[in-house]
Formats: sequence, structure tokens, C-alpha cells
Amino acid sequence: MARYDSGMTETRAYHHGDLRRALLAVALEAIEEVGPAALSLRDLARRAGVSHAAPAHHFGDKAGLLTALAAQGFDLLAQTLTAAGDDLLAAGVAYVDFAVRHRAHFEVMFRPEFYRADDAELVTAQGRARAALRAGVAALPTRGAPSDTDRDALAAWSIAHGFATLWLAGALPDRVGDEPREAARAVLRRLAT
Amino acid sequence: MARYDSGMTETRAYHHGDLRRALLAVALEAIEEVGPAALSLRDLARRAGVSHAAPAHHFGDKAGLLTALAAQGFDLLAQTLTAAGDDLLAAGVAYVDFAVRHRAHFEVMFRPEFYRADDAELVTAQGRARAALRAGVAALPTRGAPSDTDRDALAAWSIAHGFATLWLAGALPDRVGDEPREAARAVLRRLAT
DNA sequence: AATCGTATCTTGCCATTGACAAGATGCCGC
DNA sequence: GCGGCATCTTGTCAATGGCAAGATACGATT
Repeated sequence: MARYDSGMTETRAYHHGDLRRALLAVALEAIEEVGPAALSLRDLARRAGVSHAAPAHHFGDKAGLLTALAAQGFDLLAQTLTAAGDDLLAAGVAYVDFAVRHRAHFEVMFRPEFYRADDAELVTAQGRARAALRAGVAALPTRGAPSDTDRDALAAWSIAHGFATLWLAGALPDRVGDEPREAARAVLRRLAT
Repeated sequence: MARYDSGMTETRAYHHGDLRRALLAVALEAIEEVGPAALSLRDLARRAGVSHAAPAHHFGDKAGLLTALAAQGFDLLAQTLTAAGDDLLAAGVAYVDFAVRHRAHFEVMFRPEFYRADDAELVTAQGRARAALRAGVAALPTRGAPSDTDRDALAAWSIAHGFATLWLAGALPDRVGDEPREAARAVLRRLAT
């Protein structure tokens, strides 16, 4: 069968092995090509070389698959932010860079209508990401009442998230260039002074 | 026929009258209920009381309908921003308020994979919105080189857009409350000082 | 090592949808 | 009236999501 000769050392051994992981991998490719809305489970099955009903066994339905992807994404984001360290500007740049480099994950993560927001694994992953976000803001010098920290955190998250979203939507003028980290740094500096 | 007794004075006279407008109206309702991705042309036809192929005549396909909605949305946004005046903070609050009050429009406008980005009417509407955006930022005192105005515009747009997007995604903590204008003002003040 | 239980995957099926083609309906100008 | 045309309907097809039932292979138990 064709499904046995996938060759590469990573995603092979479909039958008993990691079809689940393979499906998540091809799902990322498919989402980068057509977006999360136009994702087709049957297309994923074809890409993975399995029958059209195989994905359902591992994820139940499309929402199940996207839930798994979202959880994976929040974990990855938490990792990325933690690695960026305590500097607010660096964390913001890392946030934008994550959105661009892991576009498929990012586009699923903030579309709760596509997945099951009450999934346990997802919720804990979101918690990790949230904690990593706040860690970056905590390093800011407090400029007033302690409640200002919350406001600052929201402001920082908003500007990074907004820039990333506009970048991905192709809404920004060409003049900002094609280097997201650089462009993000210039904009985020406006707030993180 | 049932399609003639829509009663209200606004969207009546389907056969020769404004099926197009009626379809756009029910599309907004449907999008608020299930999101733009799960929008079904046949469902719109049922809501409007026409046959399943009627929408295709006015919009060609689903992308055509969403293109019309996006153009309508950008025009509405331009209007809203212009009405908000020259104050940057007020413009930002108006932007967020627009996103929440016209959620369906907003959710389509920034998903170019759903519509035809090269549509003429859409492009001009985008131009109007972009101009209105820049007008709000131009009132800011310049704090350096003139190129800073571009940066400031991007920063302001990013923070307002990010806050709006996170609000719509339900990603913000409950503690921000349920009054978008108020919450947005508190966050945007952090930048527009 | 043989067997049983179970996870994994396949085949078959049905309702829904988007898109297209062809036909019906009714308005409007001549 | 009458013809042309925009508008809307009916009919159809391929693709999809999801479900049910069956096949297959692994692993644990004896």
C-alpha cells in the first residue's frame, strides 16, 4: 500500500504509529494553504494516505482536530514567550514572530468558534501561554497603582496581537516591508518605553 | 407566496425590489450566529424566503457576497471614524466600538481569504477607511521625524485592532468587564498620551 | 504459542452544501 | 400588445462531514 512508503524518518508507520501526529502535521500544511475555514478532513486523509474516515477516529470531528491544534499552538506560544525572556519589547517581537512563523497555529488559536473552548488540555495550554504573557509585562516599571499592571499587560498584548493580525491579514501598507520582526520592533517601541 | 408577506417596511418586495439588500441583511444575522466561515448561501436563501439559487444571481458565489459585505463594512467604518472626530483616543474607542457593534462586518473585513480583494468597490471603500484612520492620527503632536507619524499610525491602529480582535475572540479575562468602550478607553489611554 | 479483546483503519451510506445549467416568471420600453 | 431582459426557480452533480458497520492487526493473558 502507498501508505507504508512515506520514506522519511519522521511521520511513517501509519497503521500503528502516529497517524494522529501525521494528521496534525498535514493539517498545518493545509491550513497555511487554504486557511482553517476551508480545511477538509477528507483532504487531510488523502494527504496522509489513509481512508476518509480515519481522521474521525482520532479527533471525533473537525472541531476536535482544531482543538488539538489550538492546544499545541498555545503550548508553542508559551514556550516561545518564555524563551524571549523578561524584556517587554523582546516578548512583543517574539509574539509577532510566532504569529508569522506559525501562522496556521495562530489562525486557529484565536478562533474559538472552530474548536471546543472547554477542552481540558486546551485550557491548561492557554493558562501556560497567559502566564508567559504576564511574565513579560511584570518586568515593566510600575507607573502608578498596581492595577496599572493589568492595563499595561492588556495594552501590550493588544498592540502585539493587533500588529500580528493585521500583518497576517495583509492589511498593512507595503511600506512596512517584509521583515516582521523589524517592523514589529519599530511599532512596539512606541509603547514599550 | 410566503415571500411576499414580509410585512415590515424595510425589506419587502422580493421579486423586483431589493433581494440583494435583503440577502445582505440576513447574511449579517447569520454571521453573528455562526460566524462567516459557517455561512451557508442556502440558509440565506431560506431566511429570505427564496430559492436556493437566488443568491448566486446577485453575488455570483459566496466570495461575491462576502466581498459586498466587506465593502459595506469598510464604508461604515470610514463613516464611524470620521464621525468620531480628530481625537486619537476617541477614534480608537470608536474603532473598538465599531468592531463590537458591527461584529459581522468586522469579522469579514479582515479575512481576505473569504472575499475578492481586487474588487473595485471594495478597494475604494478600503481607501476611505484608511484615510479616516490616518486623519485621526494626524492630529497627534509629532514627536520627532515625520516618519514617526507612520509609526504612530501603525501603533494606534494595532492597539485598537488588537483589543477589538481579542475582545471578539473572547480571549480577554473576565475582569475587563462587559463595556467595550470603557475598557478600550482605559487600554488605549496607555498609548494615546 | 494460540486466542481474545481492543485500538485502529476501511467501506458504505446519507444529508447538506456550492456551483452550474436550463427553464419559468414578470417587468419595462418600444 | 410584444419582445427583450433581469430576476428567480427547478434540477442536477461533485465534494464534504459525520455516522454505522465491518475488517485488520497488535498486545495482553493464559
